[in-house]
Amino acid sequence: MSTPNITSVNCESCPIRHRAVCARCNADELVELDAIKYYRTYEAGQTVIWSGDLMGFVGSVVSGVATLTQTMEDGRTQMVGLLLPSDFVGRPGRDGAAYNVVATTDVVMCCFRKKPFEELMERTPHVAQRLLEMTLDELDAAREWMLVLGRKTAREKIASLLSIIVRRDASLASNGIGKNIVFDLPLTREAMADYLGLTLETVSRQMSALKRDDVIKLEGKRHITVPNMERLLSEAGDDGDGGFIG
Amino acid sequence: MSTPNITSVNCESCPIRHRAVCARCNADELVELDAIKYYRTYEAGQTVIWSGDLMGFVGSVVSGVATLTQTMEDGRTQMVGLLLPSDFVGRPGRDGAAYNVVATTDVVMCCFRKKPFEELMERTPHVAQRLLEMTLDELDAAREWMLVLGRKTAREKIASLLSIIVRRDASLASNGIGKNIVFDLPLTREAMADYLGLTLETVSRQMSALKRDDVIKLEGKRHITVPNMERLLSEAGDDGDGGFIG
DNA sequence: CGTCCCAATTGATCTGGGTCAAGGTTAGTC
DNA sequence: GACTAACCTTGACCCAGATCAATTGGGACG
Repeated sequence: MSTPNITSVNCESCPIRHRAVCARCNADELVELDAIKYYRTYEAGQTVIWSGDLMGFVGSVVSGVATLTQTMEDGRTQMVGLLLPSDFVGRPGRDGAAYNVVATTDVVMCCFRKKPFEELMERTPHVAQRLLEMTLDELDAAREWMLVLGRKTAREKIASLLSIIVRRDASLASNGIGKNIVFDLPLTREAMADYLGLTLETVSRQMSALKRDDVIKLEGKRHITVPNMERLLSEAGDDGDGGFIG
Repeated sequence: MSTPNITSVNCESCPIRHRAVCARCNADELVELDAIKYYRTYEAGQTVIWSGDLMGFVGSVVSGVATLTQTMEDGRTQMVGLLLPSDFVGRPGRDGAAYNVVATTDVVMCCFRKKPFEELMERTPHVAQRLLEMTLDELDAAREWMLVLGRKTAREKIASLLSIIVRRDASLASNGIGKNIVFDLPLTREAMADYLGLTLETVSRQMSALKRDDVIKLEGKRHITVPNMERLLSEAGDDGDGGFIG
């Protein structure tokens, strides 16, 4: 499909503009979408939106990694979503943000102003359908994650998280079976702990244990090699079908 | 709004037929929906659908309680959804069931054959929009539950579950602040444990502790009185805004 | 080339909830 | 009205992971 009016090559990974729309849109709809589209960048550590704040846009991650977190009054925090490129943020039909959204690396977002986006959605059924598909995928991912949080051991949790990151990292998709998989963790130990319902000390210990047992290789703190993906998956406790996306 | 063609008074709580459709449907659409609608009943304990099986329908719970569960090879199980009346089951656009669906009480479901339902959805945008809204609500609930699973103590988990059941039970909606809230638990201790990522012994101990501390009254094993809802909510760790629906 | 800072590691100890085991309750059923 | 089978409660003990406390490593910057 052709992609007219693209202002950034990175926008290839924007699901609304390209996965949802281009495949089924007519030219008028594309022009209309481009009219309400804009890009924003956030630095690593910057909060994109605070829980409860008014959220005037919806959009998707073009590059970088962001997280959705919930916090209790006493400071306990749980990550409830991991936003990788192509993931959608925001909630058509509701104004307040339900979670904190934080950039954990530098992030580029492709945003649509909410009001006109909602109006477009009313008129173009395939956009609502595409959003429904994406939301159902997210729901599956959240439910998969409930199993991880509720029933897995610390070691299994870490292995699950690493599997998920490998699975989602587009640059790793080309890796054949049996080949080394190499990637950089986009999360600190503390963020990993918040995702998994652990403490950062336990994350660190289990990372060391997986390294000691040759399930992974660690260079520096973030650079990881997985010599045997099957091994990692079996450490995660899900044999075969693997974990979903956060 | 008027409700023509209703074949059962229970179907009042069916969200597709009534919440999604009636409010915005024209007469033709209603007739078409009724043409592909049918009712099924399941006994307590019966499995509605096994994970991985072909699922030829979508639908919603009219009465009773069902659960969505995931199981690991070694038998560890995690409940990932609690289906109360009006909740939707099934996944338009995907054929395999992703979870086990089990009736925990006698259940009446209002079902739509999947293929014609999907075709209807293509033609009538407001049905897809309504499904999107419901799915986003479920996603919020799942994420709320991730906080419970990942960061709350056993006592807080139990209090959270009780809060959610109170919140969802339509018959309790009329209870004013300060009044006793009385209800029957629709779940066994084991099902509660599977929802909360605990063992049934821990559930039992914490129920006893909440009873001892006068947060709840227990008659028999299932009949519960909450003398002070604020107290229960604060035991759940969510002050004010409370938990969502599973 | 030091030194400052923050992320990560590692160790020692503690504890909430798991595990294993022994009753107790209640609702059917004959 | 005793028998059975679920379901639930309670107790004793144990261990995975939390907590508290140093220490290490590595990149940025003067």
